[in-house]
Amino acid sequence: MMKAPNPYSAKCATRVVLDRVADKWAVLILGLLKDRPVRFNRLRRDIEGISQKMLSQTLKNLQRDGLVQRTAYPTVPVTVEYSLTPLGKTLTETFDALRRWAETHIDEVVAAQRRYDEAA
Amino acid sequence: MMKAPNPYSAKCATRVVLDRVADKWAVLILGLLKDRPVRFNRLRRDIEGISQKMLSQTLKNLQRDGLVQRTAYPTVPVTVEYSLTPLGKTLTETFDALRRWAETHIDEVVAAQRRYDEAA
DNA sequence: CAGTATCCTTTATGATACTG
DNA sequence: CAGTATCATAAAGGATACTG
Repeated sequence: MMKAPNPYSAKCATRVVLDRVADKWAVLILGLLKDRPVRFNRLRRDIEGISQKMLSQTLKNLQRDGLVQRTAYPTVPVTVEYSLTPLGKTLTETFDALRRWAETHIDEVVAAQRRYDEAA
Repeated sequence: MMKAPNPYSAKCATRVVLDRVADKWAVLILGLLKDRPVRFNRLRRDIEGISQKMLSQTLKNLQRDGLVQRTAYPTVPVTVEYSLTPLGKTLTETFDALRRWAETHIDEVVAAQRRYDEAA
């Protein structure tokens, strides 16, 4: 018998995943890794506003969750590439949908915010 | 000419949306509102671990973004129902996919975490 | 280049008490 | 029932300096 996981209960493992996955930096990083491996400082430059600390930390979490793979090449200085694991690739479609939603509905959201703020 | 929004730039409006949407409480709340309106304390009971403060605050943000509608009925004491707006409904499919991903891949993620932690 | 380590500030969140 | 207000604390995040 399989017990369906209930994301609304506190210690449900699904919610552990949601906690990580519902992370803006993670969404952005996985989006950049979608098509090709990317190096650390490249990610840093491409994601405006992310600090070195947050990038490093988020990458570590993504590795721990098995979504991202780190590969170091023994050049001098060292070259490090981050790429999606097969598991990570299964997420990209979902995240693309999320980014797509944001892009297509941003105007409506901003309009709603303006209405809300004016009403106050 | 339309300029495609770039979610990787800091003040891009799309990222404003992502910031809210990438919120675990919001994902859970919208999931519960998917099929029917739900009352405040019902949400509080159903989402294990959410505090009154966070529920109230997240609902307010969702209203501001135009995703959730609040309706008060003049009973004594007052009855308040939260429901999805049309805009909110357009998000449910994406969020369902997110929850579904979490449910189907939780085992792989937990296994990856265990490997990672053991290696350390 | 690809990070770590540290300090410090800001933000987020929880607990508790109170109200129409 | 459906909140708000306040206080306290924990967690997140930024800036800076340093390293293999």
